[in-house]
Amino acid sequence: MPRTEEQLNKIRKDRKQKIKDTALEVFAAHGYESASISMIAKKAGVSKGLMYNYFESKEDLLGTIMMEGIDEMLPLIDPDNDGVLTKEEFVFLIDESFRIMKEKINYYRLYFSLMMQPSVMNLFADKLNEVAAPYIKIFVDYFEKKGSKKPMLEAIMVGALLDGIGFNYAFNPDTYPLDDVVELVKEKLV
Amino acid sequence: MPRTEEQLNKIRKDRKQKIKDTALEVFAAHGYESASISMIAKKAGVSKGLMYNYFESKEDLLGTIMMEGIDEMLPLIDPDNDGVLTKEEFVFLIDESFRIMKEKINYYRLYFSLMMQPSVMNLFADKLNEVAAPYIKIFVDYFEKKGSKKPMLEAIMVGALLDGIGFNYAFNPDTYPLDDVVELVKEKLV
Amino acid sequence: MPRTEEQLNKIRKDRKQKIKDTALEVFAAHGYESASISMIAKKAGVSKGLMYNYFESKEDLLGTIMMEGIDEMLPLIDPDNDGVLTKEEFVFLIDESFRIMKEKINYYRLYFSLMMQPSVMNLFADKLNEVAAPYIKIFVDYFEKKGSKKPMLEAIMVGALLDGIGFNYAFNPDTYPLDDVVELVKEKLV
Amino acid sequence: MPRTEEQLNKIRKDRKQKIKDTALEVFAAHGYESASISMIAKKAGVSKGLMYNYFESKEDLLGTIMMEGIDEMLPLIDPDNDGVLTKEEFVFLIDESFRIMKEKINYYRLYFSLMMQPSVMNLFADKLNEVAAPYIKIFVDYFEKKGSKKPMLEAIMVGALLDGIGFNYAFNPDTYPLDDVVELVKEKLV
DNA sequence: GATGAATGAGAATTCATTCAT
DNA sequence: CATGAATGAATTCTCATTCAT
Repeated sequence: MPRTEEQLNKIRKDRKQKIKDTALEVFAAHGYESASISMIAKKAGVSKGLMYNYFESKEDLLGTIMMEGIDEMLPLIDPDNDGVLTKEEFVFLIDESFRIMKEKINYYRLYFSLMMQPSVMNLFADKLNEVAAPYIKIFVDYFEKKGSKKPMLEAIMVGALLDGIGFNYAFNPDTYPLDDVVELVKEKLV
Repeated sequence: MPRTEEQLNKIRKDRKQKIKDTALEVFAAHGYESASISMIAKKAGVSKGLMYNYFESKEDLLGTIMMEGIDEMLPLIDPDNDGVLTKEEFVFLIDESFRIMKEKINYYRLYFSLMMQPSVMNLFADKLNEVAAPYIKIFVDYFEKKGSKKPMLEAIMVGALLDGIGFNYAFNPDTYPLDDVVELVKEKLV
Repeated sequence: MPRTEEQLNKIRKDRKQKIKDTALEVFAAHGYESASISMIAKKAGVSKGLMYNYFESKEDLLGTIMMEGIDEMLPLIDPDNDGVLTKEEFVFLIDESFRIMKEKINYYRLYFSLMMQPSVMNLFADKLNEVAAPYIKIFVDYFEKKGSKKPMLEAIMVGALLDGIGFNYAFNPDTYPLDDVVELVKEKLV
Repeated sequence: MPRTEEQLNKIRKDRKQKIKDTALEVFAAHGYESASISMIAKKAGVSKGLMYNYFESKEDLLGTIMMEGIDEMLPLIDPDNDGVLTKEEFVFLIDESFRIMKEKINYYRLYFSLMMQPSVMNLFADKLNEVAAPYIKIFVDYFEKKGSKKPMLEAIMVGALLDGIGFNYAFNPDTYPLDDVVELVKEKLV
């Protein structure tokens, strides 16, 4: 009995996901350039040729992974946020951010490893801004409410702090005292 | 008549420097893997072959650049530091760090772009630690003196903050308000 | 529809054999160092890249060819030999040796051309010894039985004689009177 | 005081000899293709450029070495030989041949390593024949005198034997029992 | 759809040779 | 004459991508 259309779709979907997951792993571990399609195909248990059935090119594979990674981070920002963040919400936002980071450490490694290459990052600039902008806005609002004189600058600084912690953690996830640092950050900021 | 030893030394020194400068630029702009020896040679105005007269391999070229970059950063740390940092010294250290960063922005781009690749970074881990360790020590001392309960954690957090600012600045040197952020950091920390 | 495992095996086997055959020819004609992968690929009618689908490196290609060549020579030695060689067996051994040499002239050319390079030959020393040792043993036994005072030395001398004939024949296969010389050798030795 | 013409000539001659000696050593040890001009220049203590002052090309250097090597072997053959070789003269010829071989082992290694490459050997074919021909003639004469039915074939066989001994010795000069083998050869032949 | 053999452009590297000094 | 910096063609090898089956 031939497979139904539905079954085929599920197979396709699962396999595509498997390829993306594997590619992310390999990209994160070796860097985008050093990772080869062969390596990914073998690790994902599919043929090289099949990769091109699902993705137009290595660059497309990278693009899809990065775009989806960004998309997954978007809902993190409170959609009901009315611009007036309470302390509790602020703390929650930070906690969530680092929870996601731990969970999606490979995404972060990939982003960090590519951010210095304008030729690559330009492709994702707009999308990344979609994630960063609301963050900045929330931080600005928060510091404004707290009566800060330079809320934008404070927001930028906090952004840098969170990036820095993420970078250090991504560089050395095994020994970095992420949770303790995050606690300290919250203490300082609220 | 052959050139004098002195002439040769000058030629060699100049050429080698020219190659290193160009390579750093290209590495920083495209990433180590994506940058090709051809690209660097062309930009430096020398033949591909000559590159190998001065450096054993692409990896050796990278290594030399990174090592020298680190060496240039070492003297930044006050060698007479007795472990008791005054506010003024602390501020000076931060100022110096960012002054160097602006001046050596390409080094930072290169470091940041390579840090997620363990296979590369392990080669420089020891040397990098030579730079980072005194920083951490100074920060710890400083926060201890200030009566902090968790001086180590605070030092780690400040390290992350500085890294984050550097990363953001390196990502977008043209529009990042580095000076203002640094001012704010100093305000907050002292 | 993908090819069956069987089809693939046949393709791989055939192609690999074609490459080995061509490479042996080219190595034997130009010498290992002077023969280029391009040259072999073109002559074999495949792309350069494909060479590396079948052999890890030029050295691996050489190694495979030499090892297989040696393996083909091993069965030549009478496996039932009980150490007591009759005249007839001795003559047969010599005949066989030169029959193989004529058939596998390119192998011999390759071996002779590489034997003066210790860096290469060391890789095959053990394997070559597997071929040479039984020969020597048989010769020693034979001369012992004949009542020779210095059977080992006679064996070494005969070995040199056979090598020399092979070398001269390989050097000039078109005009060397191999068969006549072999006849004379047999006459002298038995 | 400037050097006299004569002194200059001597310097030139000595240096040229030094280069040839070194090149022979390096060629014999690594093989012609694998030996580089740089390697030879450094080992000879001269600059790369100077090499081309004395030899037109790497091939010319090889050619000169091989030609001179052959020339040195020519006088070995008894110039007064009237075609009637006594046993004593025959034995002396063989002794001399192997004495030269021991002394000039590097020449032999070089010849043996190149003989399978027609593109190289054709350049020296005529010259080599000048050496080989009188040998063959002498051997033929000798065996004729001894009443052999096939003196030419015997001469060819003896030639092969001597070549084979040389080849084996050159392959492994440290452990090959050259002297004993030579003694045995003389015993058998006279 | 699925496979992996096959391609070819391009990368790093080597080295004989040239030439300004 | 002498030097070694400089060149460029050739070499080995890699890998994203294509395509016959």
